[in-house]
Amino acid sequence: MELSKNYIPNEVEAQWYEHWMQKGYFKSTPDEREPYTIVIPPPNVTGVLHMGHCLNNSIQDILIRRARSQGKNACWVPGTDHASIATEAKVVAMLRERGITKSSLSRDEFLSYAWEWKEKYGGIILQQLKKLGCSLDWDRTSFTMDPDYYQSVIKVFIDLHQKGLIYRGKRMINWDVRAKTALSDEEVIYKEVQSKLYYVRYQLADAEGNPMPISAENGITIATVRPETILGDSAICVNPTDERYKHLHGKFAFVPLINRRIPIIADDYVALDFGTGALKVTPAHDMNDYQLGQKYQLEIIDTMNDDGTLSDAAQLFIGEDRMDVRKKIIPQLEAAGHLVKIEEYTNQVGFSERTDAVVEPRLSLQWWVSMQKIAEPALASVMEEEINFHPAKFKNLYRHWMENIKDWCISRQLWWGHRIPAYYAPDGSFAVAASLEEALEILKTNQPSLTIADIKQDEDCLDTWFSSWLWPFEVFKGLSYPGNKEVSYYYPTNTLVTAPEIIFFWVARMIMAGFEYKNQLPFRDVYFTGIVRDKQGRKMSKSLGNSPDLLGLIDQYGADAVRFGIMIASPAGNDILFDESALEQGRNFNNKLWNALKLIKGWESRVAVGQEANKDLTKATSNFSINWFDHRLKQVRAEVEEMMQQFRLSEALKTIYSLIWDDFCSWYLEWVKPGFEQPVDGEVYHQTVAYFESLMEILHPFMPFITEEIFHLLQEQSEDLCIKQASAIQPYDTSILSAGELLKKVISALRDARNKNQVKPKDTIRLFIQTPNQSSYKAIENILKKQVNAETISYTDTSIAQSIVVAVEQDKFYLETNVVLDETALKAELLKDLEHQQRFLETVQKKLSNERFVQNAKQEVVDLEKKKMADAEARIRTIQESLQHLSV
RNA sequence: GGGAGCAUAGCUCAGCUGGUUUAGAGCAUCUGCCUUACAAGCAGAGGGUCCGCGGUUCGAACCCGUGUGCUCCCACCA
Repeated sequence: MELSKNYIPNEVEAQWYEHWMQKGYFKSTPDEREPYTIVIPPPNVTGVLHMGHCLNNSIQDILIRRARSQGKNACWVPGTDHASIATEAKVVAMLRERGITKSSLSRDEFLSYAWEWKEKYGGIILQQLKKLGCSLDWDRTSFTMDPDYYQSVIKVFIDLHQKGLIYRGKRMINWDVRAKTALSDEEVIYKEVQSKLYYVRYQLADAEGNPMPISAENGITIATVRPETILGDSAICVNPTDERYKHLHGKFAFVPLINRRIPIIADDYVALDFGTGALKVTPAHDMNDYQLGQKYQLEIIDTMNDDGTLSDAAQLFIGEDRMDVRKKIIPQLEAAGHLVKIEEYTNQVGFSERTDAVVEPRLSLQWWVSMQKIAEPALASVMEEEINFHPAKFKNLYRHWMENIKDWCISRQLWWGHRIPAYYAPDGSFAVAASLEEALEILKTNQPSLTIADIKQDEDCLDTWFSSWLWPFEVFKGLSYPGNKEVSYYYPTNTLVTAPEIIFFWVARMIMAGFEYKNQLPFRDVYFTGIVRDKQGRKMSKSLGNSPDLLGLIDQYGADAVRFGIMIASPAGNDILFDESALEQGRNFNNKLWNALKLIKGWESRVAVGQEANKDLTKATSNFSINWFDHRLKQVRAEVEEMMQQFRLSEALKTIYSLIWDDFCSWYLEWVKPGFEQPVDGEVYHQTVAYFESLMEILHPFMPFITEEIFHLLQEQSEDLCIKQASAIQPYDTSILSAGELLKKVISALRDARNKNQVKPKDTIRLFIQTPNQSSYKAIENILKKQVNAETISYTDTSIAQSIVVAVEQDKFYLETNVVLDETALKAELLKDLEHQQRFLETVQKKLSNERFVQNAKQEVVDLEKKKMADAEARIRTIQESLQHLSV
């Protein structure tokens, strides 16, 4: 069979994915094996695959494929999140393009459009994961609004309400004026913004309680960045110790333009040194002002509608957007003599995570979850390391948040999502129940005359995270069918792979839900990925246009190369700077593997047995190489095993990469490779194929497609690599490994000497070795000969004149060539080396002459220093001898 | 304002229990090679004030203190 010049991933990848699917390798059902379970962090149903998903899912696939090869029952559950606010925003935008406004639709009409959208686009991201090679059990695909899942969310709401952990309350919340919904604190992103600080003078009241004519003496000046909220002011507050305002305590001022009379109060909340030291208090539109309002029983004047326009209560600018009013009110204030000055000011402003609208603090009636109690076991499980975070630094962050946890606002004024199961009677009383009928029964106990027609369900939906916190058990229907076989087997899951950004949104809450509803942690390990950034370290975003087209990259480089590129430099918790050159490296690696395959396939027809095989390579040479690589493989297997257990995935991949490229291709294959069209020793051939298979097995979790392809091209296989069970970890012999290392070192040193003396690659040398252990070189003579292009190798007791001298450890090597040596250059080189060695020797001698070192240091350390000294002395002698031989 | 983390080659990062030939890898750079697996390659090489300062120790990239600079999280003064 003719193999192509380069590896071409596209067709190969699609074919293997199809094959694995047909064979059902990714399917999992409970059995007697130990389970290994991962639930995917469900991407938004409207999402498309981006770099973050690529990293996240590559990691999960690596873990799952590895578990599968280790005899575990690997189960990776796919699915999507309904993402209420994000999806609703997309559907609204889609409808707008078709000329339909949300407000013109009924709830049911809107929802049918939304479902239509979901059916059409909802699966895209899952299809894209297949291209990446993700071995998910597709039969288990879940959605947070599946009927059973929906019912479980409602069940949890009712249960928490019955336990007194869910309540309805009027509070100051973050209001998204674009989506017209409440947001939780976590959904608000604070950004630094260049604002203006307006100084506005309010008139004071005279003895009769009427406004005095406006002037500096008859006024009190406040500073604000939101002058439009002036219309909702209920008081002015100063610090009680502030001498400037002591005479005004208990007096009154007037709201500019509308002349509403408001009291001047004193509270030490107000800072003396900010602005003018006088604060306008607007209880309906500021978190802190609300607190003050409560404390002093101030009037709450809500001057804003749900869309951010001013309400009737504002008296002026009714129906105009608050941002427009901010601009328009200034000239009016100025005209009336209220404006004192305007300063440039930098402050933090909250924006909606989903719609990017400026968030307005607003007083409203919402549903809340009381968090303190359910947070306790969740905090303990992480602190006591029942659940392990990787990297562990995120424990601190988690603890801080959990110890200061606030109640969770779970109602959203949206239609797409789980509708709050609260039902209201006309008098405002309500019941929380699974259905209208059940709610009616409850309400009837107090109001017997009520009928179905009288009661109405809450219009609002639940926060998306109120459903996704059930994900780890509800994908196994752990709440809809408690105690079922699946959830008993798969739960708790093993590893969660997610971004630290959602540690509070999701990770913490899943842990809480796990303890509250399963009495058990949801997963044992949490692997936090970093954020994928561009080369310059910027976050990837649509507006910067620095977000690469992932499917395009997979087309161009192949999925294996993309996985390699993203994994090679991404330790847990570190941001990764994405650079296409890493993908090139991945593609080159594919190609390297492909070429090694071509070499070995070329030997297939030239396998020789018996004497014929011994003509070119001696048995000893083959044995040395085979033996060395055998132990090297065992060593790396053990190292990789340990790294994987510690979730050091990047390092594991680097180790495997170097094992394949350097040890296998550059050293081993070069050592055993027969000459052009020469026969290959049978044992060498069979061992090499076996080694290559082992390498594919170790690499497979990282690069599943090419490894499977090569595995099958190497020889006829009875099974697929995808489900092949990994070889056991075995002990390895370090003396063989160090013999290999010495050989490599000698070869490199000799090649370097050739290079430095301008000996052309084609020019042969005659090599003389001066060593006390001739026998150790006998086995590797042929390797050495080939690797340094020596025509002869002989042993000597004395130095060889007119040769290049190289010292490795305590052995000396003399290279005799037909090339005329440049003795001046040679001498300079030797002198430079001599100086270096002497300096090194000094540091070692200094160390060894320090009595306290010899007394205190461990014996091995002292022995090592002694060996360093002996080696350095030997090298210095060699150099000095060589210098004597020179004629310059 | 509170907290956490980071600083090692041009770039990205390892360096785990303080000692492993005067600090390692990949990428990039330079030199020489189209050597019948591979130029998407091969063989080599150069490149470091381990952020500064002070301390502990026989010994510090690693431990302690301090300064500087970056990053992130939380809270937020209108």
